[in-house]
Amino acid sequence: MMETPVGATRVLVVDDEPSITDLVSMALRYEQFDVRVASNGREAIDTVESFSPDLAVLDIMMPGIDGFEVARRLRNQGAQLPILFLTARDATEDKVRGLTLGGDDYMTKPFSVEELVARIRAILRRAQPAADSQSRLAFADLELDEDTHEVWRAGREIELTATEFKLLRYLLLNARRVLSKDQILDHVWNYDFGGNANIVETYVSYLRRKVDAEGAPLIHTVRGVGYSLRLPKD
Amino acid sequence: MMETPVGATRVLVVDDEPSITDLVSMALRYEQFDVRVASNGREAIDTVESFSPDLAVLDIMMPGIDGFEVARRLRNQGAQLPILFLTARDATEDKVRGLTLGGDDYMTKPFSVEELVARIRAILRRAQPAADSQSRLAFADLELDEDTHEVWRAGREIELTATEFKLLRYLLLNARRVLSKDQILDHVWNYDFGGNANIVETYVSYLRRKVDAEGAPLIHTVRGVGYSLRLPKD
DNA sequence: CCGATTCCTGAGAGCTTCCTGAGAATACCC
DNA sequence: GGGTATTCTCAGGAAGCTCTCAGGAATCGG
Repeated sequence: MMETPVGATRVLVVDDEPSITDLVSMALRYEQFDVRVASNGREAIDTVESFSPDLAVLDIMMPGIDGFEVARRLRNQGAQLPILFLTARDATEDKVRGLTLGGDDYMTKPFSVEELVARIRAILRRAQPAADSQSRLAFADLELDEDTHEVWRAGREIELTATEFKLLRYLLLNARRVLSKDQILDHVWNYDFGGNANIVETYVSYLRRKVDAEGAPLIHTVRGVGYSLRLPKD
Repeated sequence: MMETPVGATRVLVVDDEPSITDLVSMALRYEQFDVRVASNGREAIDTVESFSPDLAVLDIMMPGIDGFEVARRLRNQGAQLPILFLTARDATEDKVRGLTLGGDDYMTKPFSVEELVARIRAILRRAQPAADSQSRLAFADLELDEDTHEVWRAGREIELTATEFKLLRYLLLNARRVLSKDQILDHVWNYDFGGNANIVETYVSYLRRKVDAEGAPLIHTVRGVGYSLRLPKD
């Protein structure tokens, strides 16, 4: 049975679709967060009192009290709670922009779970700047800044697209480990991506062109298994 | 009769095909797991309550309540249960991807039993991230890292293909034990492999060329019985 | 010592996996 | 709204790997 570490960061996840709360809570528990779930606004407000989370993931479109209203009431109660809003890609997206104050953020569905976790960590980093301002990932002479989205190889900056960045980030988080194409697909692409795994090959190809253009190749194919970020054997 | 050790890890195996549950439960019992079998969703949900497994192996395509639904209901009961989904290589494979985040994983049929066990252990390792290098297998001066897929003999790295790696892994897991060609075939190759057992000889030959190229031979033939990984007699 | 059995290994066919260019579809930005 | 950047699909080709086959070597029993 998975134990939640004492003193872990508490996150409240609120959505009326069980598939979303399942997905998100699973991912966050795996990342060592202490997670509580609510399926509507009323429940959410109650849970905040008893659970006093450090952050809330809040769906906007819910029957009854919607996400905006939940946020407002929490703020009125004096809760200084950063919120990550979830929204469908529609008109309300504009509204969210205006409402994401201070440490807040929002994501449109469908999202990749990897990115969700990344944003949550970014918000928490901002909220507690002193603690671990480790927004830098590095391997060999490759560096990546999660906050500024900058990437360097041997001190020279590299321009990456959003997907390339997410892929490289995932490789860096699992440096030396061999990752299967399915694993990569699961973590880097949105949860509803139905296409085939060839897209991973395509993006690895793009990344190599930029990252391994000069210097020893770091992105390696492990035939029949997957890909791995590591130093060349030679 | 094999005794299940007290305090062994409990695994629930759910599939409507007896051939699959037989295969999987046998393999897992042999690996010292405490196994319980269910042949449909309803049974699975009941068994979780009474048996409280540490992990579930769950077929997706089942009459009645399917695997997805079983997973959701289990989660709703608060069970923080990692799940390994089994699925045919078809359209539903895409769906699984979205759902297998966090600690979960999935495999497509047909699989090799060895890989199934490997994945189960990987999931359990993640759930309890105790020691760091639990992913290392070793015997004599031979070492194998399951995460990075690296293999060393006397500190010198050896390049193996995917099948060679799986074979060596199986030998290492059963070091000193004599394994028959049929056993090896059953564990390393997919369970529906129809070819002849000579392929084991072929791959043992490949392995020897790489692993026993220098240093005392570790891979031994036990004529009429099988193969064994052990130190030379003299 | 001879035949039978088992095992080893080289060679190669064919299959799978991977890479990448080209282009269609889509999102984004001014 | 038009142009640009990005994402994703598709397909051809190359490379690597898997598996089969067959001849020869090693081992065993008598």
